[in-house]
Amino acid sequence: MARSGYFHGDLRRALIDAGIEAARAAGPESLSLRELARIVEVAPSAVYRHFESREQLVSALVLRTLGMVADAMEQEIRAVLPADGRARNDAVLAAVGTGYMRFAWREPGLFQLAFRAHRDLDSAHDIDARGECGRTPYEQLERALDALQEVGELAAEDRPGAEALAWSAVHGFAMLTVDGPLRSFDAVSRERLASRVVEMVRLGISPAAADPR
Amino acid sequence: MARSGYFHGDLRRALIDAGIEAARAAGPESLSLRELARIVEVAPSAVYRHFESREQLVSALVLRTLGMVADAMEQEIRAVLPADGRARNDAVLAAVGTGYMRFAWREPGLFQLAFRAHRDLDSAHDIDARGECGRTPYEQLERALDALQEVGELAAEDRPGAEALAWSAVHGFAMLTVDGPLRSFDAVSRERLASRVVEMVRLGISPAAADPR
DNA sequence: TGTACATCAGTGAACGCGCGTTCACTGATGTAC
DNA sequence: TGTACATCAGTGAACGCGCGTTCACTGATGTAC
Repeated sequence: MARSGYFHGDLRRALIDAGIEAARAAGPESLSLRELARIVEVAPSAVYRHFESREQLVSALVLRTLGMVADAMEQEIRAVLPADGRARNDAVLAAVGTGYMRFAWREPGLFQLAFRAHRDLDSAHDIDARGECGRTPYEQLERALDALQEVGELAAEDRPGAEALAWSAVHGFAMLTVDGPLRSFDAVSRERLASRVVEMVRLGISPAAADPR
Repeated sequence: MARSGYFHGDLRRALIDAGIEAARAAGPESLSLRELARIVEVAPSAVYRHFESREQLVSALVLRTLGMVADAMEQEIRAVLPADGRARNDAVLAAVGTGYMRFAWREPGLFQLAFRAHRDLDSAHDIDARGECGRTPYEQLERALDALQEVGELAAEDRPGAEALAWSAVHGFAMLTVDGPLRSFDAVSRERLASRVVEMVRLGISPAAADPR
């Protein structure tokens, strides 16, 4: 932000900061190259010194946002008390899901930026989609399931697909409550249902263990 | 489509048909009032004889699409063999979810039209969002859960929230696989995982029954 | 220590585009007499 | 059966808008000598 007259200093970073702020306030639809240039008080054409196109700018924003999601999960995991082995692994998996959903509620605009219209971007496993914790959201989920498996709470045969099941339930509830048809839920019932969602995931990923008929 | 020179005949219906076709081909982002007018070969201003604004046109399209989703579910339910009581109720619930997901894969553009950006429209329970079967997608889900409850397979205390749980899992998997980060799944693994999703729902809506620890 | 120069981040004007919406109009239709 | 007239679905030109992108430019910076 320390602009010395003609030169900006760190325009790339400033544009990304402005983009995050804009998406936070009004969602990803509102992201226009010209508006961000206006916010940063720079000519629209200056943007092209740092990004090839509008699309590249948005990609950078998506990556940054995914990192923020990973960090939110990390923080939720840290809040899990270091209890004894088995219960702890369940709690960590729950924290991963809860962190995801709470991020969606706290930052609806950014959540939509991160996960809506991935069409252009193949970023789910992209190297730069990491937060300060050094991981992507998907890796957080993988690690939680790894831990469950190592302790023998998740059978090896149930592991393939477990990521997709867990992600689906949590993502669906987040989407429906953030700006979908279930958005009228208040915070309390949202939290209550969210814990049933993670419970459902826990049961669903190892069906044989839970339901031996 | 039977245009008699100056007058169109049924412009309102023609615009909706064109809108469905356009959303089917290119998703809801591509829906512009001018483009639909172009397709129907009518001046843009003529649209205002039938819709107050672009937004109203889109709302009409969303309602029609929700009806199509309900019909797709209905068809899936009809395909369930009339087996004996208990198993049948499970199969109907599964059919509701499967119908939803298969619609998403068959008509990705329409699926997104139906469920993305509900911000403006409060249509989840809207009276016109019914298909030829006379029901909304949400009502289909409610009926399946009603049936389960009547037979005693779903405890009354577990019922509140069951809709949200089921919808979340199925909606999340649909979203992630249609145009989200899991869109690279092929049709076979998609189907296989979809059946694990409905299984997860079945376990998740009555956790006490499934997991008596 | 001072000067010439290459570098390159930022400027500003212009491009063409498609959009939603408005308004005074036109011309088929069907009804009243 | 024919004519006058109200109705109202469609026209076409125009509005202002904001967008992404281009291009020749300008002017600070830092390095080489």
